[in-house]
Amino acid sequence: MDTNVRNIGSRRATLAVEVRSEIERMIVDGELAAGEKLNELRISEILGVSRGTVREAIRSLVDTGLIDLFANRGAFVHEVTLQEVHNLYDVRGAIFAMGCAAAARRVDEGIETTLVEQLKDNLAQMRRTESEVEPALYYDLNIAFHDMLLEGAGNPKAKTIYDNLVREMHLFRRRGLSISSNIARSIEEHEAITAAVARGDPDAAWQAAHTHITTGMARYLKMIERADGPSSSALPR
Amino acid sequence: MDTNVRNIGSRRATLAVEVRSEIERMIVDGELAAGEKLNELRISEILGVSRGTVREAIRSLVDTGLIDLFANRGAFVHEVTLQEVHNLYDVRGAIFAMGCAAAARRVDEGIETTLVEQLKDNLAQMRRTESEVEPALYYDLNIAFHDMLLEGAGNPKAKTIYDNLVREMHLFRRRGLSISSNIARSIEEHEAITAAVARGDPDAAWQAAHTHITTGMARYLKMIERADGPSSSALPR
DNA sequence: TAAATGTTAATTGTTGACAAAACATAATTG
DNA sequence: CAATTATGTTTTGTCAACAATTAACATTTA
Repeated sequence: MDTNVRNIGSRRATLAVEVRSEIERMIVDGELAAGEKLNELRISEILGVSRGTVREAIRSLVDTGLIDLFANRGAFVHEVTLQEVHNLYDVRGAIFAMGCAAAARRVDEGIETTLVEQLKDNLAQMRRTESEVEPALYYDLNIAFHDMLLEGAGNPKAKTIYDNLVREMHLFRRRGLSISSNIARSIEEHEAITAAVARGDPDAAWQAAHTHITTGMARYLKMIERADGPSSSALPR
Repeated sequence: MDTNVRNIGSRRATLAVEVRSEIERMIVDGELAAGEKLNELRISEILGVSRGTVREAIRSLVDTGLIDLFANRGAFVHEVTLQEVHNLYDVRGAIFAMGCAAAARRVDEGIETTLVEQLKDNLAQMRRTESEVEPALYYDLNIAFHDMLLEGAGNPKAKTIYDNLVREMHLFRRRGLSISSNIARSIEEHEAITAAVARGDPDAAWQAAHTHITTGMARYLKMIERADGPSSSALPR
């Protein structure tokens, strides 16, 4: 059996690392659904590597929150509950607000010299997006905006944790998600954050960032509710 | 060669999980120093398991921040720089403050009914500790205090991240650490946090918690500086 | 029928062996 | 003598095979 075997890895780094990336991608892209079991043998056949290598990759993914592991029973794509969405938003908000405050401080101290320019550029593009109908572009710009700020915080650890949180949140069902309802409002909030960072005001940046995540959560939850309809108010599944 | 072979694991869970715990312990206890290489074969011989199992355990530890992995070169105990201590404190402060605010909210909403009692009990014990000379006990009480609050936040993800951060911070050299200089001041701050949580005031709890971590960092850095002497003011290594 | 038990198949856990890369060291060359 | 190239050793990467456990199913029993 050789068909349908994607032989990834043309001799770069280690196989296990590439397998990890591939599994990661499968999960984020939804090829592996939440709750689904990761069959080691099956994955090893699909990717054309040994089972041990797949095991290694799976183990290395556990702590990212994407996978749940049960002894002797196997690995499963983590299913995110509504309660967890709340919790993830809380942590995400805390880190993002801290990061924006740090970025503002660094701008004030003259360490970050290009950040504000980048943010404003991103904002300009976003405003243009608003008039057009290009949700995918807005989505990318939105991610880039948050990335810049976390990067500007000069705190790689914070960025790593933040990225993991966002990815884990994406596991919550598979809706339109993040193609957030109120783009205009979201842009306003980005402007507030940018302004605070630009004038090197950590407290204001913290406040604006925190508000952004909090209202973002509210918008998202409302969207979920609307999608579920007023009838099924219970938890999924 | 059979001597000095600790055969852990009298058939509980899986071997790799126990090996992981053991490696974790070795690192936290300082048996494996920061920067030291983790030799797979050596560890497998010490613990009496196969190399593959050790590999699995090591891979599962990478994302905790305790271990750095380099392709074809091996795994090393992560060396924490002074800059990283700053960053870790920032993230830790953000999460702890958020957690305390959440705990206060839950107390206010009547979800957490035993937390305040526990905190006050901890405080009482701590005050007694102050007069005696028992740094180890204070250390444990201090950890327990923080644990209670994170637990009371009802956010397991936040607690996991927090715990990892604290552990990673412990990798910074190996000094007296956390047997913090000013115990009296620390207790005052704990009292402020407890009071805010007790009256269900999230904002005040956030502020008190944030202050506690911030001043804690300042105290710690001052201690480091003093230990290094005024001569070597540069970054370590 | 439903619960409990026994049997078989599928999957995970663990190991030892071999291949490939990195490392240490000696020999070589300019 | 310094730099570089060979060479052997150590260590990591990958694999395939075997053992242990779980899951699925058939059978028995109440």
